[in-house]
Amino acid sequence: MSSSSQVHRSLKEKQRQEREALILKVAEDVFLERGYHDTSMDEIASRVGIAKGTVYLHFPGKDDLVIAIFERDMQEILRQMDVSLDCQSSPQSKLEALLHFMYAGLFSKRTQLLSSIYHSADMQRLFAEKGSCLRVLWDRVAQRVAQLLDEGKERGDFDPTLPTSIMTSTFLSLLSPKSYERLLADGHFVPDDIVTHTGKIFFRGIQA
Amino acid sequence: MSSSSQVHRSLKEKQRQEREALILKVAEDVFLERGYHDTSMDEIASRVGIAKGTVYLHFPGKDDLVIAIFERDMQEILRQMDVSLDCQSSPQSKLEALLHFMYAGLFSKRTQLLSSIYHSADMQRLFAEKGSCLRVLWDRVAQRVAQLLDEGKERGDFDPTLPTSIMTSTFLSLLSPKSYERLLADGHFVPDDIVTHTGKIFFRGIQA
Amino acid sequence: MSSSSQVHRSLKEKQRQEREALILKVAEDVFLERGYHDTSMDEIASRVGIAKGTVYLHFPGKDDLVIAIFERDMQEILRQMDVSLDCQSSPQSKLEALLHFMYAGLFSKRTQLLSSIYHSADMQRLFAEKGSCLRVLWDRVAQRVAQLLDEGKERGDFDPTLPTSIMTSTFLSLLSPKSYERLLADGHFVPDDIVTHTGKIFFRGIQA
Amino acid sequence: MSSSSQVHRSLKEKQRQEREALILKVAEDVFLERGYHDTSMDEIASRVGIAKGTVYLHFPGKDDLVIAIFERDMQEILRQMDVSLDCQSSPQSKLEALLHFMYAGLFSKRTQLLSSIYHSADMQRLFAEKGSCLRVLWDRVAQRVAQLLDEGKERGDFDPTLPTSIMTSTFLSLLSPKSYERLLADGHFVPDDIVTHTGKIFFRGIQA
DNA sequence: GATGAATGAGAGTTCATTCAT
DNA sequence: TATGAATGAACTCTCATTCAT
Repeated sequence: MSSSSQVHRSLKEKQRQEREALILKVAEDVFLERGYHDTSMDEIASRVGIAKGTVYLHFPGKDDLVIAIFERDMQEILRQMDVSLDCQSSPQSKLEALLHFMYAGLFSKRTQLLSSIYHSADMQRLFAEKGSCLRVLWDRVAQRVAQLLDEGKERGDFDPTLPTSIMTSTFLSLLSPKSYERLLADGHFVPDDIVTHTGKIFFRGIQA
Repeated sequence: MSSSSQVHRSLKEKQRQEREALILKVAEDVFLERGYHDTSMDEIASRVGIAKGTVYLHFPGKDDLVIAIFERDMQEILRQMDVSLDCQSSPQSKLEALLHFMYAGLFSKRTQLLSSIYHSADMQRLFAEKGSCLRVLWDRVAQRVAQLLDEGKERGDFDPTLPTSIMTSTFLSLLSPKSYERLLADGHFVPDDIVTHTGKIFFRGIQA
Repeated sequence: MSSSSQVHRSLKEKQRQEREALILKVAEDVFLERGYHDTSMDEIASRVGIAKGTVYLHFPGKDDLVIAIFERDMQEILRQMDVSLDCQSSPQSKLEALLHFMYAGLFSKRTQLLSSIYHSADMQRLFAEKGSCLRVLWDRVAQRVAQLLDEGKERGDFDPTLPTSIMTSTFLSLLSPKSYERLLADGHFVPDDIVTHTGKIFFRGIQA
Repeated sequence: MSSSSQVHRSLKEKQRQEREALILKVAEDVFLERGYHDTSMDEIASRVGIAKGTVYLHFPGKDDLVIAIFERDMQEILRQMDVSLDCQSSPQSKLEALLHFMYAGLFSKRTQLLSSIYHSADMQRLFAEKGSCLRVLWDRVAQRVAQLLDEGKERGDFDPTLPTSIMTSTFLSLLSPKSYERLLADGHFVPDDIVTHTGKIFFRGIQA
């Protein structure tokens, strides 16, 4: 009986997490389509197929939804960076892999939201108040990029006269989602082409 | 009397335009501080020192304020590009001048707003509905950059194997306001340094 | 087996009533602390240590909780009046005993809730709809007080020219919980003092 | 022109104050009928004949409406006390006048609201947060009553062995609106009778 | 019987926009 | 022309109540 109840518990818990993930996914979509302010909790709930109040059982407010999305995505990026670190040998190939993951891979849609959140002025205030951990996550991402760049410098791959912080920052803003979208819309390129070319510019730009 | 009335007219008209410019300037400031949605028409009006209704005599809605700001800034950029075209000789130095104008010069604050507007999802819808002319302006900017890049290619300065559209898009997203701000906040750099280094990466990246 | 099941039944029933009493007691506390509207069913349930739904197995709604509390307290008052009737000899000493019971005794906290419920406008509607029996109980209390006053009149203790109904009503509103609390907070008096003095004013006021 | 504009101003201001008073009056009515929590801002607004938003131009929130009502009524009571002080000679007749004003006069309906507000547990918290000035006003009322009672004591009218604070508190809770209503509903008395009789009990109770 | 996740009506509040003055 | 009081749609969030497990 104890075992059965435990199974039951974990089933409930699993369903709960699945739903929570579903809410996040839907919220992400709607935020991307309509923007944060033009998205109502009603819209999110009805798209998920649940009642408005149910969303509040998972997230205490609209703010927290964005923050949760941001956090989840950052974690995913960090995870992916670990994967890249293992699969690739040189710092450059690791960074290239990251670039593809974020802009050409399955993550590209999320990158858009991340970027639009990260750039809008109103979200900044929100993060200042509630998203203390996000800063940490973001810094961790930036740090890993910086580490890779430093490694590359030491190996003599990258130009040691360029400040690492500026290289990092340039890397992280290499592709703005909008320009990217525009290029895709033109129809001359597939995602991988764009990322490859952009990466080429960057790595030639920083090479020793 | 006809002359007097005409003078009167033109005086009124001048005052009107001055006020319109003032509203735009103030709106720009507040949008940057608070973000679009967290800025109320009341706040803008009271900062300008006029009544809320008066703002509506100049701009039909809050949306149109953003669009007008965007448009004004784009015109300014286009004007500045013409200046650069005249003052500088090589395509690269022209593009460098543009980079400095937008990120290190007086225009850098506006660039921030432009960028945050351009990236946020809710503004996209707005532009789709109302800002048909903005697309044209933006395309004109992109075209001039592309022209300069093509010129550079023809002169043998830039790598002809890189697609111009990708070079253009990379150029236009070189500096995201947030990374830029972050770098400045660190205190290791002055604006000019950042832009110079970033430009260096870009131009080495695209050189023949 | 019939006997065993009966025992089982009555045990269950006893537990049920104990829990019902516990719910009432907790609800009373919370209503006093937070007020009716600022108290959620969740709070009550979690303070009792049961699930929200379980409260609804005992009381059909939040309203009914208040009514049940009111009813229970009225019954308690009626019971106490019977006790007073037996223990004391003169009508005055009986009324004095009642006064102490309600304001200085263990019942004083309940008197507060009773009073705040009785006076608030929203509870009136509730009573009008659901609490038909409460009127009866309240009237019975008032009647007994009136009886004691009439007895006193007949004995020549109380002024026969004062209408009994007005004496009754004055007696019942002698101490409002707030004034009472205020006096206690001042620190000059203990509950018994306050009640004694107030009683003195009343009984001198009505004496023949 | 200055004069005309001034007149215009004062007209506007007068209209504004009239409307504000109307809102207060209507809110008072509705709060009395439905209670604070069961009254919606919509209901108040629509009864006044204005839009919901307009109410917020006069009062920053629902809370503030109650507080404003309370404050207004307290001021009115204080004003009336001054009138009584002038018109009547003895402390007792002054207190009697006050009693009639609050329970038998035009103010009796307001006394009900005042009382129901004053006694409900949720309003207490509200006052603790926002209504700091109300405490002051209430204390001033209590003080004046206490003064009159002290005067009476000095003149040898009232019993000097009774603590003034208890006499004050008894005076202020002499008539609870509910008992009062009940007595009226019975149909045996007119308001003046009730107040007269109740006063009689009180003053005989405290006489020297 | 007991649970607590799900519901959804309804609350207070904001603010872009209008229009009588 | 300039004003700012008035509007009311739309928002986020709460919580009494229900019901499948």
